[in-house]
Amino acid sequence: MAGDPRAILIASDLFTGLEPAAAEEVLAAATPRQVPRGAALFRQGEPVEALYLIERGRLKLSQVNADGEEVTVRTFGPGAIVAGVALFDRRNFPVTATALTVCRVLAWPRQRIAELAGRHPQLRLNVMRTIADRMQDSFSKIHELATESVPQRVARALLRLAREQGRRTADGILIEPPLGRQELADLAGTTMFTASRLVASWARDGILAVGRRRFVVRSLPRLAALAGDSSRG
Amino acid sequence: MAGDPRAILIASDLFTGLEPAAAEEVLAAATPRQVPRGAALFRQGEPVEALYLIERGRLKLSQVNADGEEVTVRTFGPGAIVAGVALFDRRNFPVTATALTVCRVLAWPRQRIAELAGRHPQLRLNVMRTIADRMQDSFSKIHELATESVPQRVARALLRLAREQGRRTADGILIEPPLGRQELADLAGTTMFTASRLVASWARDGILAVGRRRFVVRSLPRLAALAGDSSRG
DNA sequence: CGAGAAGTTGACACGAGTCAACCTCAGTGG
DNA sequence: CCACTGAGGTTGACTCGTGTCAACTTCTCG
Repeated sequence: MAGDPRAILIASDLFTGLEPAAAEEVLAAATPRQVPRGAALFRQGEPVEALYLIERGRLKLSQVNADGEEVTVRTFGPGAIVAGVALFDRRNFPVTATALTVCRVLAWPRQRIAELAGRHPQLRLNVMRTIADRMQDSFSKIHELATESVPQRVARALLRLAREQGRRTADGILIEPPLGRQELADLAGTTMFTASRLVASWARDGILAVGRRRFVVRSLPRLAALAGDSSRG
Repeated sequence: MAGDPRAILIASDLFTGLEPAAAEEVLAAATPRQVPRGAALFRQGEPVEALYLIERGRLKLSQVNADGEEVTVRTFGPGAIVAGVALFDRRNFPVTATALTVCRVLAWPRQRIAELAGRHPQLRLNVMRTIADRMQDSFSKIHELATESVPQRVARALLRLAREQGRRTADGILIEPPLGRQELADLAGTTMFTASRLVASWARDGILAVGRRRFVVRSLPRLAALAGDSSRG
């Protein structure tokens, strides 16, 4: 009866262009799964077993190397498709997916989604499109890391968070799932200390209001300027 | 009659698992194209028109931002599939492909390759697999940029070049297409000056022999050590 | 042989990481 | 209601890696 959550799902990229009946069929084939905060949906190196669609909550994809250094590749919110590779190749995850908040995801086993994709070309196309998007994201990230300064990257991370999951309040845009300095630092590829200094200085300038695991963007344009075309500082 | 070049092509990732007849059919559908050194096969922002397979020579994929800063994402040699996205979506290139040496590539127009992929599922699978590989490469690159020092990255770039396109000589492994300091720097995401200093010092240590647009790796293990687990320097 | 591309080297500045000491809240249990 | 505790955050001092710029050398090609 509660058609709402279902409607939200059907609006996801996974179902664009799919006929309602087909969308229903695909949706029916999924099994829901709950991921507690801090738990992993899957881990780097594990074989890809399923395709996931985020229903609620937020996930981060990160890579760790032998030394244990972690880099957050990016985060995803509701509607995002994760592990698109499931569709077309038996291989291992190159990244780990950790829940930043409690998450509810839909899962389609590899076989099942492959079979569905065979019958609904549009479904395959949709998954491929998201993979192409991820590819482009990766390139942007590479470019950012290689050419931008730490302040730019931190500003950009905040900007993205504000846009993707900000909630308008009287004060400005509140970044919704509480985010610590360390998490922000991971997103931007820097240290907690540097991130802390930066947000403190931006708070002094009135661009942000900050608190414990809390960020409110008071001036999106000024933050964007910091992320974008500033000539070094 | 000259079955040789064709055999090399058929050994490419694009044709693995494909029946000989199908491979021949696909191959026959391609139109060859010559790219002079320094010319672009395609440019960032242009719509994807075709799928390419490198027959001879070497290409680099790079991204430039509004400020004109260029970052080399990676390079590709013979047998590599480029623009795999062509198969499944009408979109624009996120990168520019420039010929590092004179290149000969095979091109399949978007429509044509899509139609072939429809009839030969294995072909589609092969393309998807290379895309997944690229994805993984991108993640590695992100990780490298975020966590490794410049010397590590330069060493790693040389290592990869030596492995992928080195020629054994009496002196050691010669990196084949002549490579300038600037090009090496672009690959590693640093400046020509720093790259120059690094290779000079490694030449002093006997790890490399260097010249103008010329690198010979004299000790692969020592170079690997520099790229890998050195504890800072 | 001239000119320009490619590469070298030194001096310098500065961004950003590291470490240590410290502060300050949000819970918790008495 | 208060004290305790620990996670989360701040700030200063210091160091070092790397980018920047300038001046110079050396090779290559026409």
